[in-house]
Amino acid sequence: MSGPTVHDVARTAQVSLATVDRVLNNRGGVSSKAEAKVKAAVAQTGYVRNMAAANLSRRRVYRFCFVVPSGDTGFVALLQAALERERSRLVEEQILIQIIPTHAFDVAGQVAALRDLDCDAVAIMASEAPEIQEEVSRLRASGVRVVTLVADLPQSDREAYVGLDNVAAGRTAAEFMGRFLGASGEVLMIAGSLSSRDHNERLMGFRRVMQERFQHLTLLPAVEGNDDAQSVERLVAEASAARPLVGIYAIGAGNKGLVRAVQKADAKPVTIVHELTPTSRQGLRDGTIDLVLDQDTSAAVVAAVRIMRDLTEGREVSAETGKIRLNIFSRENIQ
Amino acid sequence: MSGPTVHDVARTAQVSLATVDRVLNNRGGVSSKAEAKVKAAVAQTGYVRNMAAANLSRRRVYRFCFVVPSGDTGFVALLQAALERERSRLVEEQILIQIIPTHAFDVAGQVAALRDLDCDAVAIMASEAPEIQEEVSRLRASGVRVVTLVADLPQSDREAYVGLDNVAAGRTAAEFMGRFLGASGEVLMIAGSLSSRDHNERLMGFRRVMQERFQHLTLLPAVEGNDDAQSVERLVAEASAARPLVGIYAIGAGNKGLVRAVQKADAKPVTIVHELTPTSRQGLRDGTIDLVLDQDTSAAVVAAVRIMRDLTEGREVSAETGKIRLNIFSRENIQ
DNA sequence: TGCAATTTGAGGTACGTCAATCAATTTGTT
DNA sequence: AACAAATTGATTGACGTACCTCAAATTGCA
Repeated sequence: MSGPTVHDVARTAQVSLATVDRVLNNRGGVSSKAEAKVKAAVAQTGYVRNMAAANLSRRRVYRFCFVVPSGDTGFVALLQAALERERSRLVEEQILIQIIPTHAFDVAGQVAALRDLDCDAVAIMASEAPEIQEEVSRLRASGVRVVTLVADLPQSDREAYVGLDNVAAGRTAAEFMGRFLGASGEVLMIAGSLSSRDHNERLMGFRRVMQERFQHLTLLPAVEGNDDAQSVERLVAEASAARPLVGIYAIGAGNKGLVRAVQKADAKPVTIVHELTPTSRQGLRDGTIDLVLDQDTSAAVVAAVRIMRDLTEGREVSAETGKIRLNIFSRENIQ
Repeated sequence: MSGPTVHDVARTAQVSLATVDRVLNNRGGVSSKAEAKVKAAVAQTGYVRNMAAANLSRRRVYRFCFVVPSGDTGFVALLQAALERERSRLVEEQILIQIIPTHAFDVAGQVAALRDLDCDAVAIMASEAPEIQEEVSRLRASGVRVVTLVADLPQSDREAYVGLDNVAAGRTAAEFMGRFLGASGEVLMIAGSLSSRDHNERLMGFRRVMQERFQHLTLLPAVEGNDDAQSVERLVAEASAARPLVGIYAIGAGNKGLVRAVQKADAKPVTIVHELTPTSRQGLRDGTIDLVLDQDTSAAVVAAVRIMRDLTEGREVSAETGKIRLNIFSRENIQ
């Protein structure tokens, strides 16, 4: 009922089990003739290694770390929750995941967290700072497989990125903004931080499509909300003081403030935000927010674990696996 | 390094290994006192069964079947491709998947396929016919776990559904249609089959939101395209003969015909279709199609396998797991 | 108290693979 | 031909669990 085993391979190759083992785990000391015989037998029998048995025998337990910003609201909270949800299932598959919370913009703390890591692979959501990239290199050099999560470090030695195509996200936001808005007017872009790569990429995509296709709309200079509700509220109020805004694209966190500001505004602008959190969900429901662009945290966690596992098991990883689909939520498709 | 084993449980419970085994696999013949001791020890040690070892020992191989419509184009082709892609990975985890192609509307053939199934669980994408529901009951009665895929059979004994919330998909389509269209005009809905549940649900959702929120648009009676390009092309041509259409919502397959018809039309209608296939992707790119609502086939396959595995391993399955997110594609977020 | 029924323990084999040892064989070199 | 080096085979003991047998201990009941 089960497939062919190493014994079958040994028999058809007419070599001993030891030789098959040497070839399969390339331990060396095998003549090219014998190696060819084994490989032929593998192909002929259709042998595939029983990973469960292999891991069992070598008493392998995968230890994966997630270095992610702490926080009990918004996106990071959802990410934590998704991690917790996955944990129990993964334990049964001998995969232990450890969550290492850091402070969002605390580079030193993040470096410290990365420094005393002890695991097979790590998924990192951290700032794009040279110190961190160095730490990534060090980790890789010491045999740890590194994956970036949500925020990429393309200059680093990371082996895969799990997250959105942020330029495409910005372009998409612009497209809907443009199509929802027939008349002309001013559109405000609020980033969390103007120095973070992912936010910049979203801005870039947004700007480009606005320029290419929707010239009836005027883009105000991007402002920095610092992922903080109060700042965001103030910024929106200031921007709409002179003349009402027709659209707002909010890239970072702090949507509570955004919602408050929009509710106070004279004319309701088309509002597009990122990440489906309780706040943005409520905003959709009551009409304050028109669209939420979301990267599914569960999908991100699952993809990250899958890639880390593929990497540690020596499988190839296609960039495709890490691509998280951009989910678009409106009031009609949240339940 | 690894977690506690049955030996640890036996030691802390102060019973023999045999007793632990009897409790864990409820073989009976254990006093309630001993059972309590074992359960306490499990809780105390944090023991979790090593599924890999368990399956190895009982030489378990999961055999999952996918009964899906055949076809080398469109959505079903994508589904087949996704299945093939998953296969190799799953083999290593001792999961064998068998794909059983059927003809799309051939109920008798589908029943026959279900009848001589030999597997632990099956994912079914088939018509909602009483014969099939009976067959599902029979399968369940004979111990096979049944999951519906893409097209649900809610009246049957299936244990889970993997796929879209089709009502929400229709509502979403309507929302975008309404918001893209400022001026009034006539909107055409083309279903594949008016007697298929999923298409009907989409229509229902679409109609409802149109009625609730976008009364400036007039809905023409839904027509049946039979998932066939020529029929679809003809239907669109006929509908726009009298007066140009301002919008088209195409629910089923046959988008090649839709694209041809739209390209010939005098005024370009806002066009929303389902499923991201090469045709619809091209339509987005050249502007014939405005939005594609897609259910990710890879995600569907992964979710189906996961649920089938959870079911056969006796884990609980939340309805959440089967929910496939609705992906919305526009020209700005396909690459 | 005696006897049967129930419960418990002890121990073994198997699953497929890894990892190691040691002896036996083949190969290459001079 | 002699010897070292390289290659191969045979064998063993894990890993954690399932499943089986048989004997020993405990319980219930008359």
